[in-house]
Amino acid sequence: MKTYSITEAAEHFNMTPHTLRYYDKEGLMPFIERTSSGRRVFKEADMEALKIIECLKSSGMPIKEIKHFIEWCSEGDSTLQQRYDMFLERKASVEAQMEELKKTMEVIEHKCSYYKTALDSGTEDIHKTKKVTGF
Amino acid sequence: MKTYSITEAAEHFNMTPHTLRYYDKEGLMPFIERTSSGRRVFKEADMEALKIIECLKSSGMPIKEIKHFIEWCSEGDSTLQQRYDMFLERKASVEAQMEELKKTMEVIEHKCSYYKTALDSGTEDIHKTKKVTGF
DNA sequence: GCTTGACTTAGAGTTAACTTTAAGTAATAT
DNA sequence: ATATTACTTAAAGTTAACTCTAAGTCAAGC
Repeated sequence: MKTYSITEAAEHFNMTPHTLRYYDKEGLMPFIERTSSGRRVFKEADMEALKIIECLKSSGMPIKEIKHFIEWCSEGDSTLQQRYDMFLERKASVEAQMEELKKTMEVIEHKCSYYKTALDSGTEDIHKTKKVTGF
Repeated sequence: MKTYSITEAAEHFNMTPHTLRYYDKEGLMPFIERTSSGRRVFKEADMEALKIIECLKSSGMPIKEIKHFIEWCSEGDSTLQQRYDMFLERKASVEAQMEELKKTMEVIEHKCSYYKTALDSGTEDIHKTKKVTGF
């Protein structure tokens, strides 16, 4: 079975070995095994767990809460409901973020055309004078 | 013309007066006028500027860069191109964030159905045994 | 006239998520 | 055998964006 060193794992997720050690220290990776000399060995299952950690992180979840999820995972079936609820919450949160970004995008696009018009006429004053063509 | 106290302005944007003073201190609001006793007076134009500041902030722009934009605004037409370019950049950044969120959403939705299935069968093992019905 | 509450300032403190440092061990390359 | 590189730990430092504290001013209500 393929395994990864900390550097390989870090490269795979576009982060530094430092960050992976930090995650481990914060309790996000209690499952990682070590070689006899103490080095971390990342297995496929660990890479899969890292993928979920990354996903939760990009959904805006703080590391301390991700840690709770990891703990639930090692507690087995008794925490299935919590874990399901957590992902439903994440889903709602990401949906809200998407909505927020849409609103932000509307304002930005408005400003893009505002500055396009200003640039074409050479001055921002075009938006104050509201020139009417044809007179 | 309607004006707002710092508390009214803060409420309007769902932040605290502290935060508005912090923005002012960081150079985001060089346009704010004061009463004879030194209190900030927020005019309609200031509220409009705050709306843009909020928009840039939700697009992920750090306060120091927003400050540059504010400086460009007071430099007049000579900075129109920079400001236009900046909003184009913001647009690209928000589009990228939306893409990222979409990918995150896919993983989350997958996990939602994973845990739904597990809950229905009472155990997470259902995903390991890959039970085939009909045999 | 005095209290209350909103405002002012400068500056210190907080929090999250790294990021760096220092000091050391282990495995690999020449 | 030695130099380089990858790894280990504990702990301090960094950064952004607030957030709070202390000490004080000012205007309105009773």
